[in-house]
Amino acid sequence: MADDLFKALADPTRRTILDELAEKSGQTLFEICARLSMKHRLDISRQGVSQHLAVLEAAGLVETRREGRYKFHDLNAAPLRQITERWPTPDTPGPEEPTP
Amino acid sequence: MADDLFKALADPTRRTILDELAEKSGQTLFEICARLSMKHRLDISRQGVSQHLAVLEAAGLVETRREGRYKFHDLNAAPLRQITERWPTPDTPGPEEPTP
DNA sequence: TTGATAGGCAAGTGTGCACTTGCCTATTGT
DNA sequence: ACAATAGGCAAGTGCACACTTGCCTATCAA
Repeated sequence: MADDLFKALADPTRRTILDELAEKSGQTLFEICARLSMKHRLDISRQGVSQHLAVLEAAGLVETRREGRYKFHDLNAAPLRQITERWPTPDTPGPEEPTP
Repeated sequence: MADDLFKALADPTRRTILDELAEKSGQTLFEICARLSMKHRLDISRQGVSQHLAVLEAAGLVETRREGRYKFHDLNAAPLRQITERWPTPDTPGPEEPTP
């Protein structure tokens, strides 16, 4: 469960994908491929990116919706909260209520 | 840099070590070994644990202090904040001031 | 229908890394 | 001094995983 989350975050390419989805929501696979190649000089095959997206989706960090032949990808950063909840710091609130 | 952080979190045994240090601060290598074995049924060699601690220390998640022949390990969860700062959610504050 | 676009499935390869084993150094107690 | 304890270094092994290649399906435009 949390296993998938940390595994997904372990790869630098996947983290870059999260960055891209944070910047522009609802991108397709090809769009992500293009941006990785252009902006980040990452020459990775389309299938490589597809597999990364599958891992991110398994972790709950990416959600997808199909429309016709397009598949749009959206970032969901919510699962990340369980990290700071598991190991709280003096300043980070542990479980519940960030701003009452 | 952030690379080390995510790599450190990627391993389940390392996350368990963080849990243990969160529960009891200032443990020695042998103490951690014992607790992993007893509480978590993890039979891992002492050297294995030592290598894990090195990775955690490289990530800034564990800080150490030497006293005589003992080396005490302390958890430092602060680096984890850069995760939720990098991909903020509606409820998690992004950069700066958690509770002024 | 044909061709182009968007995506998926499956098998193969190479490398990073978790883990072990064996030996070595340093501090403490008797 | 010696033995016991706490830890470190270095080389070897095996497996998980990132990435590619090749082929297949589905939707859209001409």
